[in-house]
Amino acid sequence: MNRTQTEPVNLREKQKEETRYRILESAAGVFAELGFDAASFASIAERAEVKKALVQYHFTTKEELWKSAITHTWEQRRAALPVYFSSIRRVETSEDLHKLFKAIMRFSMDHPAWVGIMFRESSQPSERLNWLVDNYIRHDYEQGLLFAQEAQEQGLLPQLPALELMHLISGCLTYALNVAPLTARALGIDSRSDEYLDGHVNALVSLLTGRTATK
Amino acid sequence: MNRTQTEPVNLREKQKEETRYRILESAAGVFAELGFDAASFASIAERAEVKKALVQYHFTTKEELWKSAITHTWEQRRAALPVYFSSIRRVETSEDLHKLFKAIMRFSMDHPAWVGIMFRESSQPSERLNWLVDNYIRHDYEQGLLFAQEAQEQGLLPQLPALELMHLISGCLTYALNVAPLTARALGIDSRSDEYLDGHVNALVSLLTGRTATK
DNA sequence: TTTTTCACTATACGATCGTATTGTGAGTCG
DNA sequence: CGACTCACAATACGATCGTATAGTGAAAAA
Repeated sequence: MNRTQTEPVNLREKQKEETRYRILESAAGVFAELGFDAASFASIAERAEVKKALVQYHFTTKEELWKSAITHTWEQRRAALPVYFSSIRRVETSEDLHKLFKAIMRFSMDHPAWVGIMFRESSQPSERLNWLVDNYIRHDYEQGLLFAQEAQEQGLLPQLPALELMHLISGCLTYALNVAPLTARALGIDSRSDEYLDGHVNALVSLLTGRTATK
Repeated sequence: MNRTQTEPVNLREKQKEETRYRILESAAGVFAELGFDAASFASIAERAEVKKALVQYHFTTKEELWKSAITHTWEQRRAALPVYFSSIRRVETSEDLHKLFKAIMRFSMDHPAWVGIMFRESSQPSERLNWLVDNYIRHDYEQGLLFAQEAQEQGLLPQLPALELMHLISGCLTYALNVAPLTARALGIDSRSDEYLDGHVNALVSLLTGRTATK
């Protein structure tokens, strides 16, 4: 795993790290599912299978627990992304685009906490959102814009304003996943299934490149 | 206004209706901004400028208040939509598409409660979501699919599976609005401004029709 | 082996949550 | 006009919220 810079040597510190890890995993999930206000120390402690007071011992306030959970989640993201993108050397063809988009969607499916927190926080202005943007999201935004511009210069993506292009792509990629429970209830369709995911990315790529995507 | 089928004659009933209206407006807003769990009778009462006990007098439980707020919101939507779509007789050209999409986005901007409730509820399975889908959303979904298919038969929209097409369009239309506070913080761009909205719809239409949209 | 540390627990605080009960006074109606 | 209705207010209930504090006992340090 190697979750920290310096591996703990003590038995005590080892246990401590493990406990903190379990709590952070739980917190990220609960914050993502319920949002900051509706999440509680009690629910987070219950999911982590620890006492509520223990959560407060490690992370004094709810604010601090939230920030720690965010840091934990983005840390995991940073560590996990290469796995998903390992098969993509460079994005040069529409096939590469397909691979990239599918990797992004698969990552989002496998890390619901990341997407959930993003979505819950980003729709309402707040001090938490400011912190989140300043510390993590702005960097992601700028990288996304950079990628879009590069792909445009290669003629891979249409000549639209890069920000709008990124918004369009981000919207397309995340919308279906976010309203998956809705779609399941309304139409009985599992929009998180592999077939749907494939078709969805195909549709997006064919729109962006202006031709029918290959399988 | 004529909000009810039978206009109240009494002074008492008139006042009652007005009070309920104010509470429902407030409730829809708070539910949309905070979600069901984080919203409280106290916060809803405060925004409506009435006593908390009065809210519970009119809508006994939180569940009932939520359902009433939903009904109220969708009722308003049903009443308001024709205003936004009045200038659109039929969707035949890409220009019509542009008008339609912009009308949808403008409506979403003017009725944040509707979008907010949709988004907050649709990302997590729940009994509330089931109720919402069964009573209101499924119908909207089916209408959206119908529109997409018709537009496809006219050659206005690309030949993709209708559901995916609708997901793509819905995602594109709503994403930018939903993460507006994020974009504002990250890049200092107001993605709710009229210029941005116009450009965004232009981008989407040009993608869908495969050509640069006219201004 | 003795002392010290500290991860973890037990318990309690005031505030607020959703809900329930009782009172009251202005508007309605016979 | 007088009896009655009911929109609205006052208040309280137990549960849970985030937070604080005083232990406890096993691991670490001496």
